[in-house]
Amino acid sequence: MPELPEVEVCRQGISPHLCGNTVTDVIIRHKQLRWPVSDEINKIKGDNLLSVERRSKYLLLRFKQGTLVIHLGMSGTIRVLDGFPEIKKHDHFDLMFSNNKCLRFNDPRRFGAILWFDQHVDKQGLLAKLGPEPLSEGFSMGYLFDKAKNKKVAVKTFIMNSHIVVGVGNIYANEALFLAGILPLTPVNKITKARFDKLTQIIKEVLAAAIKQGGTTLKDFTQTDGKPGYFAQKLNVYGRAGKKCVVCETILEEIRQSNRSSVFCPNCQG
DNA sequence: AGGGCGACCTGAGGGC
DNA sequence: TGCCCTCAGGTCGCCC
Repeated sequence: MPELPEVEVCRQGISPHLCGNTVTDVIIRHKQLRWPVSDEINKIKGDNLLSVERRSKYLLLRFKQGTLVIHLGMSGTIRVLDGFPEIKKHDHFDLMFSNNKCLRFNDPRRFGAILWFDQHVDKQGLLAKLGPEPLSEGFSMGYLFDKAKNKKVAVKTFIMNSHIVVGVGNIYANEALFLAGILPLTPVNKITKARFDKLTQIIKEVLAAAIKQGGTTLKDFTQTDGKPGYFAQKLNVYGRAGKKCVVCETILEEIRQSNRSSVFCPNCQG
């Protein structure tokens, strides 16, 4: 998936093409995403798109009548296209707009979601229990240190928990821990304030840099205009197990935590 | 209550 | 070539 930077780049990419335009058609080709896509979405035909916002990795398309929430799951992409181009495999959903643009959702694995909320989307179900945005002031050393008190969970699992902080996926969790010099298995109650301070700053820097550079391109992410992002070339550890550390040339090691791969430098991280 | 892990789904890549 | 296995950017919900 799209981690937070990719979703934010996507938001910035689609927003200027669509905001202020009216929905002329809603086309649901495959309802079975993570949750069934509701026919209720058809009610936005004729409604005007007010804004495209983001909370965590959820895109929020605001309409007068409510909010369309889109999550890209592991393999989802959305593109803004001119007119109504040929439908390709896994193109599950389209929103047609009055300026002849088509917002098209493609998702091979169908872990993504398209949900309608009449109101109060921020306080309902999915979005209600999320932690702070990593790039907000609410995500600070003090906050993280407080949340870590009396917990022995591994720091990588901790920073990937959306109830603690949203938007830190597997790539950036690995990268941030490398740059902060912390082993991914370290129990959070053993981490000092100074190291949490460093980790907090690094997470903000890594995510902000990735957004600035247009997101990481892996298998399925391309920006909405089709140009690839180019953060991948700057990855220090993710996808580099068995290769040399870019700092000290020690061979990078790989373990699995919560069924996700963690790659680290046993020399630089300790 | 907190933490671990199976589940959801398709496709790519490696080994045999 | 083909089959079978593992792995992939997420995260919910059930289990202990």
